[in-house]
Amino acid sequence: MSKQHGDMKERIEQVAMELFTDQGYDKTSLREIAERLAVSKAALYYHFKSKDEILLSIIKSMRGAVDELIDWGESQSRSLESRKEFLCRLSELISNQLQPLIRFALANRTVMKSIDMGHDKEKTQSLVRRFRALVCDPDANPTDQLRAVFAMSVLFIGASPILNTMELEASSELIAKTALNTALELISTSPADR
Amino acid sequence: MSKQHGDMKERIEQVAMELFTDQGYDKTSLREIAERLAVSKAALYYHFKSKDEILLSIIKSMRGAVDELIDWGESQSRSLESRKEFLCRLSELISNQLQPLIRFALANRTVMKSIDMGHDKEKTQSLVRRFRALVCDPDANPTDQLRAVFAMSVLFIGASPILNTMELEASSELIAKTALNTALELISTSPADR
DNA sequence: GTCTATAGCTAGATAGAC
DNA sequence: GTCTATCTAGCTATAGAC
Repeated sequence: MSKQHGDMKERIEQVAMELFTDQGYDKTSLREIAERLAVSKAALYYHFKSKDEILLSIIKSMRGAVDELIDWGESQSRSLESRKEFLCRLSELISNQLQPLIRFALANRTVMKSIDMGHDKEKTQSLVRRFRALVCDPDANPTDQLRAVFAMSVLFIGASPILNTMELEASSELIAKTALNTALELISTSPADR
Repeated sequence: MSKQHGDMKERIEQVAMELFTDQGYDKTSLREIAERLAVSKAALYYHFKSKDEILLSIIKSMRGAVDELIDWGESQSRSLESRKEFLCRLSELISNQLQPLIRFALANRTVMKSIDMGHDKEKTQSLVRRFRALVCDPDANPTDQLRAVFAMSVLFIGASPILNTMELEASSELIAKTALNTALELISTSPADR
């Protein structure tokens, strides 16, 4: 009764997330989601009052994971060492949990953008600022700030489907490890050192 | 006669590219494109036989720019020096021409993917392989190959709208310069050196 | 080349029975 | 909670006049 299908609401979110990631939000119809779950379209409307709401619900849980990470980061002291540890932690979290979310976000950039521009404008902005503050000193020179952003980007790219396209002979473990090492290198050294 | 509107076909492509980049392909209707050009929807069908064809035409010109770059790269000899020069050239090309294309491609990832999986499967694959060969030795160890991919990624990220979101106090020139330096650093040094 | 009008379709969403 | 049936809106695409 509770095992074989769990909450229908969760199953909808799960299937929708898969399809949205694979085909994009716009190209995925409610008919398709319903078919996969072997229910009718109308049944979906008992659990969500619109297609948008399914999307928002998915995004909300994504936010949760990111918020937790940021909260953890902000509880730490600020130093190069702690920033490095933050990147390690981020790398781990990406491998273990965030990868599907990254793929989802990449596949639906315009959709995410329009959502952020809607209700969540300030919240997203403050999130970005907090995130940035965790990975580099806000008073650092622009070059070092950029390097820090690139460092993070490398972590995300390591978990993105772009790498799959490249047909590299590297396991996902090696990719994650190399991405992390590269990221650490980028925030540890500055061009001024040379 | 030729100045005030040029080729209608080109104007359609130009407006479509703008809207596709901004809102995504799916969310952009022919009505919207037509309105911006102050013509009727039907007029578009004189120049293109479908919405898809407008997209394909845009992508075709994107391909052109990339092909040229690859052809140039393959005409050079292969060495660390030439790879570094290739990245410089790539960085320049991104700043001068490729930036709109990068934004377009990022905004329409799923659409691009389904096109590539259609007609162009082999062509895209060989393009990826050629590109990869230009930026690192195909016989290099996986770690160094990954670093090379990350190097390129940094160049693209430097030109992506993601950076705008980060509210950095850095001009686009500084961003491009820092991205290039970072990329060069990544392909020049190897973890084995340390 | 561009127009108006409209066909043809599919999507998201709702009503009401069970 | 889930169903069938249906509504409405919007889209791509075409026909035929100008």
